[in-house]
This record gives sequence, structure tokens and C-alpha cells, in this order.
Amino acid sequence: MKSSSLKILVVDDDLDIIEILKYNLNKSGYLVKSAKNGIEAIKRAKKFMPNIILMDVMMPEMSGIEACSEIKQIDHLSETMIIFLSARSEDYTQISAYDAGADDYISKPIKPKILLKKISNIAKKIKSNKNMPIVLDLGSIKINREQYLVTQNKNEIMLPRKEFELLFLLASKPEKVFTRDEIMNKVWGTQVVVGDRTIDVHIRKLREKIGDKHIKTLKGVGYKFKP
Amino acid sequence: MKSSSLKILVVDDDLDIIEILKYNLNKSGYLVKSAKNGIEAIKRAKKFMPNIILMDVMMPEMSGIEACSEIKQIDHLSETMIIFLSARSEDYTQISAYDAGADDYISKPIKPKILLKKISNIAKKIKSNKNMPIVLDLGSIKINREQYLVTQNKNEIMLPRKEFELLFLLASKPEKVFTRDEIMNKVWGTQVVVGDRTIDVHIRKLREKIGDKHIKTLKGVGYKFKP
DNA sequence: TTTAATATTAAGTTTTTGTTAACTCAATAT
DNA sequence: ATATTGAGTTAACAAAAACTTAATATTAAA
Repeated sequence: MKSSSLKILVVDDDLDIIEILKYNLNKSGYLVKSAKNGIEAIKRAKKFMPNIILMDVMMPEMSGIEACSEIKQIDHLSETMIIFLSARSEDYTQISAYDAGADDYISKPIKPKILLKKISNIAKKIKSNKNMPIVLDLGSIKINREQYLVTQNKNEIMLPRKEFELLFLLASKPEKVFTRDEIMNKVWGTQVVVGDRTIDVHIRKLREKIGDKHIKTLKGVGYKFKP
Repeated sequence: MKSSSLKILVVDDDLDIIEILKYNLNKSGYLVKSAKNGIEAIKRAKKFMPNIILMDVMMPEMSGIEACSEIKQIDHLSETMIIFLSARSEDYTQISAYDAGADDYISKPIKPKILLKKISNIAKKIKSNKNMPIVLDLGSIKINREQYLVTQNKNEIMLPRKEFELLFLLASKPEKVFTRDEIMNKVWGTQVVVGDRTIDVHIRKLREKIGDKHIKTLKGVGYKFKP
């Protein structure tokens, strides 16, 4: 299981609920802070810049819906996902929540499994929000990300995930030299650590499949793709 | 930003209510016609082909529920969404409404906001369904969503719901790789959490029925359908 | 020439998926 | 009321593919 540095702000006037949520979310590797009403939530959100706010609808001082409206109007927080937690399932509450800009609405009792799933989905969305093109056309070689398929002169070449990602990275900027560090970070991510030879092996497998001439080594510098 | 050519038929014996609804719906950009009882509703619906029918439960001549039953049996109107408006919130009325094929049930007094919200939700659904053909023709395999039927070289294959939805999803974009998360969200929804093996098992059952070659695994990535 | 960097190959290891059977839960039949 | 059936899910284990590493060879830049 991976660790993720997604930031979550939990807002509820019931300290027990905060504790439960904190416990569960921390266990899943999220960075969690809390607030006990709407006003505090806004203050904390401004500083903490959470990716997700989990908020009770009914709270003293300021209802979650009001807080939501305000937060969504704050420039650098408008991208924050706000998920309401509520005991009330009445239509008008839900509707006004969505009107206020809520991104989701979960009725209590909260099932941790569902909550965590929703959050991990959001996490993935945020991560994959890099707007990648779906197909790269490099002349004889075409790379289709949607189909996870590489075509070379009409021949379909199946590549396993890492090899595909590696090729996709190199081919995303033909002729550009990618250093090993760049490759490491973009294909393997910052969380994993693997030995140096691993990249070599993947490069070799790629060369085996698409031909040597397309990937050039620059000793001491990195690799580049040539169409 | 509205502008939608969704057609709505309003059915009520109270002309005042018809006027109020017409006013609100027109303002939101819908095309609205009206009828003042069940018999008239059926006649008009046949010609007007509305996407949505808003109907009072209690009416002279023919109750809304009877009208609903009849409309749902008319071939080219079976896809029409029927929403009941009612002063009665008793269970049995609601139940018989749903039995008659109603798609939703709103108790009076009608809050325009809620009504419009529901309608705009339906509008979204209809729009996204409009682009989706009811039958997918993938050469030897044909999938008919309306009849919930899969045909492979003239052989009819009966699939349980989940298997059907899974196949339909994959086949809706042949060659596209669907990740497990995508499959999870589209077939099971965001509110359910099931184990990872559940997808595998359904994939296996599908393969058993339509043959291995049509569903391909891309380890670590997802599954794709090949015609 | 020397040497650090990369290539190659063949093992390991880990991760992911496949498979089977059992279990739960409704719906329907007896 | 009880039995039956089938969809859906799960758990446990098997299998396969993907991935990593280690050991050794080769290469190209200083």
C-alpha cells in the first residue's frame, strides 16, 4: 500500500466523530486536521489548504452549508473538494448542499469503507489530473494511452505497465534527454526506491520490442527517444 | 446556463398548478405542454413524445396511476420518465405509483427548486443516454440494452445484471482499457465497496460465456474488450 | 588506457490476477 | 412455513506476469 500526502480537514462539532475520522484517515496515510465549526473551518482551511474537507451539515455558529459557500468563493480554495456528512437525508438539505457547491454528500451513519473509497477515488483524480494527450503520433510509432497500445508500422506491440510508461515519457518529448532521476520520478514515483539497473533493464526490454535505434543512451546524462 | 430542448408534459386538473409549473419550466428553457386528465395525457403524450411527464395522482376521468400504467406500455413512450405530484404522501399511493412504473414521486406542496433540480438531473441523464445507442453491434457479438440480451452468432446469451453491465461498459468502447476503479465506479457505484476479487470473478464468468478472447487483461492497468 | 557508466542475462521476488468453492441474501416455488 | 434457486460476494489458494536484483560483460568518455 502506498502512502499519500493528501490533506484532509475534518469539520464536526462532535469531538468523538472527529476522533474516529482522524483515526481512520491517518491510518490510511492522509494528513488530517480538524475544526469544530464553520467559522473555524474557514480559518483553518485558508492556512492548511486541504485537498478535501469533510464537513458536518449541522453545526453551531455557522452551518456547514454556509461555510461551504464561503470556502468555494475563496480563490485558492475553490478547487477543494467538499464532502458533507449528514444525519439528515431530506431532499432540501442535500439540494442546498449541492447548490452551495458541495462535491458529495454522505448520510450518516458513516461507513468507513465507503468514506475511504470515495477519498481514495478523489486522490486518484487529483493525481491523474495531469492533462496527458491520449495518443502520441511519432511517425512509424504511435502510442495510444487510452488503449495502452503501441503500434509500429501497423504491428501492435503489447507493453507491460512500466515499459509503457517509460516509453510514453520518453516519446512525449522526442529528442529531449531524460535523466535517470527524471525517469525515476515520473515512472516510478517519489515514494518507491529501486536500484539503478532497473531502468536499464526496462530500457533493454523496450529496445528489444521497438528496435534499438529509437532509444539512444547518453552516457552520464540519460536517455532520449528518436522517432 | 440552460438551453435544453427537453420536452415536458404537465398533467393536472387544476389549471392554476399547470400555469405555475408551465411558468417555471418555460423559464428554465424546457418545452412544455399540458393535459388536464389521464385520457388527454395519453393522447398528447403519443403525439408530443415528451421526455418527462409530471402528473398529478388524483384526477377526474382517469387517475394518474392508471394513465402511467398505460403510457409505460406504449412502446415508444416506455422510456419517458414519469414523475408524480401528489398531496397524498400515504405509502400505498406511492407504492402503487411505483408499481405502475413511476420514476419519481414528489409530495405537494411542490417546491420549485426541488422540482427543477430533479428535472435537471433527469435532463443530464437523458442527454448522456442519448449518445448511447441501445444496441451495441460488435460484429459477432450484439448487446441489446433494452432487452438485456447478448447475442453471439445468433445464440442468445443470458447474463445476470452485474455481468451484463460489466460487459456493456467494456464493450461501449472496444479496445479502451478500463481500470478497476473505473469499472468499480461505473458498475458498482460509489456507494458500494466490494473486494478486488469480485471483479475478477465477474470477468471470469463473462469469459466463460462469451469466450476468453474477447476480454483481455492488462496486468496492473485494467481490462479491455476486443470485438 | 582507465574507469565509471551502461548493457545483458538469468535468476529471484513481488504484485496482480485467475480459480474454485463456500456463503449470504432475495425471490420464488413447494 | 420451508425449500429451492440463482445472483452476488468473499476467502483462500494457485498461477502468471511483472518487476527487481545480482552478477558479469561491455562501452564510451576522460
